[in-house]
Amino acid sequence: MKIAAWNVNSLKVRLPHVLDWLAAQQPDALCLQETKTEDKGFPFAELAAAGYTAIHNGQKTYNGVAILSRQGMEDVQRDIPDFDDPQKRIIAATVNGVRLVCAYIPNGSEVGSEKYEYKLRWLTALTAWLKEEMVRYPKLALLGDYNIAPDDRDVHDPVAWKDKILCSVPEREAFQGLVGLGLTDAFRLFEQPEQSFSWWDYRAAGFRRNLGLRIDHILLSPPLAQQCTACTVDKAPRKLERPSDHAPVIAELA
DNA sequence: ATGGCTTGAGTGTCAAGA
Repeated sequence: MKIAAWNVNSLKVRLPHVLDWLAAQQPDALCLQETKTEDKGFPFAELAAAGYTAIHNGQKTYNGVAILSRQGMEDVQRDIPDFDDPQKRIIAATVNGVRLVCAYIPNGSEVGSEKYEYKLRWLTALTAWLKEEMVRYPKLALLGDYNIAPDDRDVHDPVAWKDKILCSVPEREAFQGLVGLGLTDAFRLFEQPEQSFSWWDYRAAGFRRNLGLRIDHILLSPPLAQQCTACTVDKAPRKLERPSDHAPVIAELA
């Protein structure tokens, strides 16, 4: 089973890239973040024509998450239960016995800001919820844009980014809180090239100079980590005209 | 240099991203 996560930064703009990528990679499931649309603007028909059913938790302008799957999806859940949040950042479903949790974790804007406090609160709620979900669904994958670079290896310039947003100690501790549930960063199960990233700033030729961060992740529960045979970042779509600033992350499960 | 691009909103120019 091949699963993937991609922050597309507007599905309306990126639909051609997504359709091309689905045809090229043939994932069983793809988790999208930042669809930036309501259901009425979501391309259900185009995706169905490509062989994918879709579920969506969207809103106007910001956020929005979706799961695309070749197989049927069961027990669809939107949002973190009992966490009051108007922002559409979570959708989950079971595919082929695997619980897929698609997450767009808040950016946080700036350390110490109101949005940063929201990010940390949101991560606390996510972690508490997933602790229960892992009991109900032993085969669980948390895929998406975490907006956290877990380690200095995941940062092109760790000195410049030290204690900055996406790299601060409380954010990294929250990431380790997810690891503490028994989840494993699939990417680090394997040898990887130095300076592997999943996001590059549009500005200042960030991609060409590989000034990036690894902030998009696939975390796997123990049975899935056992089954994982590969995890990669596919930089190809980032090289296209009018790309998303994020590249897809892919995990293969035996 | 708190810049640089890109998107959505909406028709001015700003919020938000990371």
